[in-house]
Amino acid sequence: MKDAFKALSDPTRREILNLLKEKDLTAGEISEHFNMSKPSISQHLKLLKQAELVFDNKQGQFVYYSLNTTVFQELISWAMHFIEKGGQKK
Amino acid sequence: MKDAFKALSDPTRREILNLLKEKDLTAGEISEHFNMSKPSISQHLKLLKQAELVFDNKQGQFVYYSLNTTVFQELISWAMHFIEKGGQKK
DNA sequence: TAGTTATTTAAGTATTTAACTAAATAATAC
DNA sequence: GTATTATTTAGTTAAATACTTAAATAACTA
Repeated sequence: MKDAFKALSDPTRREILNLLKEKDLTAGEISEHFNMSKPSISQHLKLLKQAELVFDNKQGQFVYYSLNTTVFQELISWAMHFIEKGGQKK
Repeated sequence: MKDAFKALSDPTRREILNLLKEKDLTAGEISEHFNMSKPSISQHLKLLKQAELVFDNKQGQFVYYSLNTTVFQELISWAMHFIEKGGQKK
């Protein structure tokens, strides 16, 4: 989760997640959506992978990226604790 | 939401939110939980407030901080889109 | 009034982050 | 084999971040 919060703090990485919500994409396809060099996108993808927000899957010379939803579920549980509990007010 | 993601990326700020989950606290009480100067905590509180993750409420010479749950709810909705939808796989 | 306490603001510094270009790796095609 | 394409790694730099101490602000107390 620690890495996920860091990963989610960058707007480019959040936009990559939005793209992957629609369908799986290669690193190259992802980079086409941004005015940014491929190495920069590759670095963002690396961080998203480290945070377990995406999977990567090499198919020949292409690397397909897809969403890994488990951390999103953890994030929901985490946020729920702040609204549901609402311990006794003093 | 943009500011919230940034605010949540720091472990100290997440720990502050955990403290406030239990009960409302003054800036001074919050700073006692950390090996960090009061100005540093004050700065973190400022960012949490800008991100609308906390409210502040001056009572005499003390400033009480409390959770603002609205952004947590937005965060849950945001995360839900990544798991629930799961558009058609190609 | 002056003195104390609670908190924030200002200014400076060290670390981290996000970008770039150039080079390396790996798979495909000829 | 060489050439081409897809992607990552390495090295560099500029900007953002997180901390510090010192000073400012504001409220309370004697």
